[in-house]
This record gives sequence, structure tokens and C-alpha cells, in this order.
Amino acid sequence: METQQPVKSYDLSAAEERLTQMMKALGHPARMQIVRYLSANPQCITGDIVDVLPLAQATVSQHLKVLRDAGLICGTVEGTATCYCLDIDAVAWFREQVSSLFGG
Amino acid sequence: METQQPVKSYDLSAAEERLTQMMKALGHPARMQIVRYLSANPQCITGDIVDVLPLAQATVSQHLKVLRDAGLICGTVEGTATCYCLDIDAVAWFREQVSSLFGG
DNA sequence: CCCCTTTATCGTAAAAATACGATGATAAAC
DNA sequence: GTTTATCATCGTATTTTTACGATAAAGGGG
Repeated sequence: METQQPVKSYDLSAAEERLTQMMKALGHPARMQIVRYLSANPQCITGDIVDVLPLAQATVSQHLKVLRDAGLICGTVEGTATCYCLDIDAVAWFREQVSSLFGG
Repeated sequence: METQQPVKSYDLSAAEERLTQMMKALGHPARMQIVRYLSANPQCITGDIVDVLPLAQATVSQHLKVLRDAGLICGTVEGTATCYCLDIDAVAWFREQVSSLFGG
């Protein structure tokens, strides 16, 4: 008995799928600005990010979740606040993948 | 008289906006597969790409347009077909940007 | 000229992403 | 215990993306 494949498979490796998810996460101006801000301001709080973005708090929180799900950032609860920072390992992995992408 | 700014500006530089558009273009499995295929098979035709993707021809053509608009690929008409290839300058630029991204 | 091949575009239906106010949840301050 | 501060999640409206069939456009082949 063969294992059933999904009807529409894009035939990407696990690494490629993860890379695609990261690309998608970074493919929105708000999230690009968030990672740029986190790069310049390591260890900052949700409210700080809300202050620099022209978006409501709920929307920023949603964008942060997308970046978290992509593994690009991690947030640790600090009392009543949440401290966010770039996941340096994930960022390093992302850069490596891009370097080797397109036959690099 | 001040120049009117858009109501919601994400305060990204032109380069960052271009980078974001490229990320978005690569943030879909079909398009990631297309660039991977083009990387392995330079100079191929639309039909070749249609053959390797689980999508209709119209949909693939649409995805190709997204990659063209992002500047990642370029297509030249060859008789009744269109020959696609990666834009190596754009790809190089993309890699450089990612290398220096996140304080690289 | 009439087909055939190849591809882009159009129109549109369905799905996903985006944005916001309202609400809840948790911890600190008083 | 009450209040305040901070943040995530819920519900939902709007917009965008995705996908497909149908159609048009354009270059050979007969």
C-alpha cells in the first residue's frame, strides 16, 4: 500500500519549505520593518514596535506571530511585557540558504 | 507647500521595498519551485515550467508575471514561445542585500 | 489561407492575508 | 483587592492572492 500524497504537492524539500515560509514572512513591509528595528534594537518590547509602526497594537501582534511562526524571532515574557529579539541561529540559517540558492 | 505623504508609510527605503517585493515573490511554493527549476535549467520555456508544476498554464503564467514584476526573472519571446531565465544581476543584488540584512 | 502551437490576459470564484476594535489574560503597582 | 499596564487572541470586515477556464494574440507549417 502506497502512502497517499497530497493532490497538489510542490515538491519542495523541508528546508525549501521552511525557507519559503521565511521569505513570505519577510515579504510584507510591516514585518520587514520589524526585523530591521529588532536588528538595530535587540531586546525590545512589543510596545516599542507598536510605536514605530503605523498600525494598531492588535495588528502588530499579529505580524509578530507570523515572524514567530516562521522562526525568525522569539519572544520571552518579562512580567507583563514580552521581550522580542531576532533568532540569530535562524537568521544565520536563512542567510546560508539564500547564499546557496539559485546555484550560489 | 509640503509634498503629500501616503497615510500609511512603512518608512522603508527604496532598496528595502524592492527587497520586500522579492521576498514576497519568493514566498510562495510554486514560485520558489520555478526559480529552483530555472537555476537548474537556464533558458527554458514556459511549457517546461508548466510541466513540472501541478498547476494550470494560466496560473503558472500568472506566477511568472509576479517573478518578472519583482525583477527576478526575465522572459524573451522566441517565436511563439517565451524563454525564461533568472536575472543574474538581480539575484546577485538580492543575495548582497540579504547578507547585509539584520546587521550581517 | 487555414490550422496548430505557445503563451499572455481576462473574468471570476474561492481562499488567504490584512487590519482593527473589543475582549481576555497576566503581572506589577498601589 | 483594586487598578493599571502590557500583550495576545477573538470576531469580523475588507482587501489581496490564488487558481482555473475561456479567450485572444502571434508566429510558424501545411
